Amino acid sequence: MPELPEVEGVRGYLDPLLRGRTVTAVDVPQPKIVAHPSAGELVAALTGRRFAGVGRRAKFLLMQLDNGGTLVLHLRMTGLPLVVPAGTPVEKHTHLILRLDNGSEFRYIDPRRFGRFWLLAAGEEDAFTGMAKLGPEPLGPEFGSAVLSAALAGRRTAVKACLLDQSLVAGIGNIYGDEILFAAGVRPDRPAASLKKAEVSRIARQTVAVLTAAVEKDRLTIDEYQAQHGAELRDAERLNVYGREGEPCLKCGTPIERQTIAQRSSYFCPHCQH
DNA sequence: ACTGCCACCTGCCGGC
DNA sequence: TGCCGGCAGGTGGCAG
Repeated sequence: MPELPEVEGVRGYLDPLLRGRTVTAVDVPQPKIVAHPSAGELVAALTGRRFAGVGRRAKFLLMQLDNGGTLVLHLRMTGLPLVVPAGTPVEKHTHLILRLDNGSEFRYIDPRRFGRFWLLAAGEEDAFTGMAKLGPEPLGPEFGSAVLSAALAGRRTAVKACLLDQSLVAGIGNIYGDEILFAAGVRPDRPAASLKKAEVSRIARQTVAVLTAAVEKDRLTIDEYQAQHGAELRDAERLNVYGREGEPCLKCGTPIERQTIAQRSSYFCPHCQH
């Protein structure tokens, strides 16, 4: 489900609920979701640890521990972390439970089981997870036109595919890729190397603008997150182009088209995007 | 090295 | 009502 803005929303939800809490017991009904180390080792190493806070790198959640270690979580398509009072009925597809010292429980629900946990010791941060290969944070200080231009240089692939490549820029997914290109007025199927300097510059600027606005709107209170059960983190109403095939473009009225790029659906306006 | 394609899973929706 | 194909916001691995 989530791209950078939604993961940031989850981070904001989890941080106050986990910070300072000690793990009193761990249950992993679906060991497969633990990528490293083994589920058994994770249980042993996590029990008794206290959470120092929750951070984020691209689409990875970083649950920091008091011993310098990190419980890393990637939600992939359908992962949903919740913190609920112990005794709350356990939902279908609950794959990992952390009992906490204040009587609440962290629960990880994931119907498709694509999501993964890694428990990393201090100094082990980038091993195993793939985080070492990530490009810059689009909302970080390094990102800008120059960085994007260098990332796209010499690539014949569609610019949309490049935006989805986490090693070039980290955190953009299929929906925001389309939204960014719509805002920038660039067709998703344009070969990356064919883009003019001004076009790259518009994409860089809109990457920041679109993601920043989305992060703001995805900032939910604990009650909102809990009430919606996390199910509708993103409000489809505010998407300008994604999923709107056949509907009139919000800028010019031309029907939005859909095309498959990099095995994913891409939506764009054939009139506004060049 | 790049690029394209499949696998990993379940649920949901629309068409017949 | 029920079955079936197609689709889903992500990524790792593999083959060419």
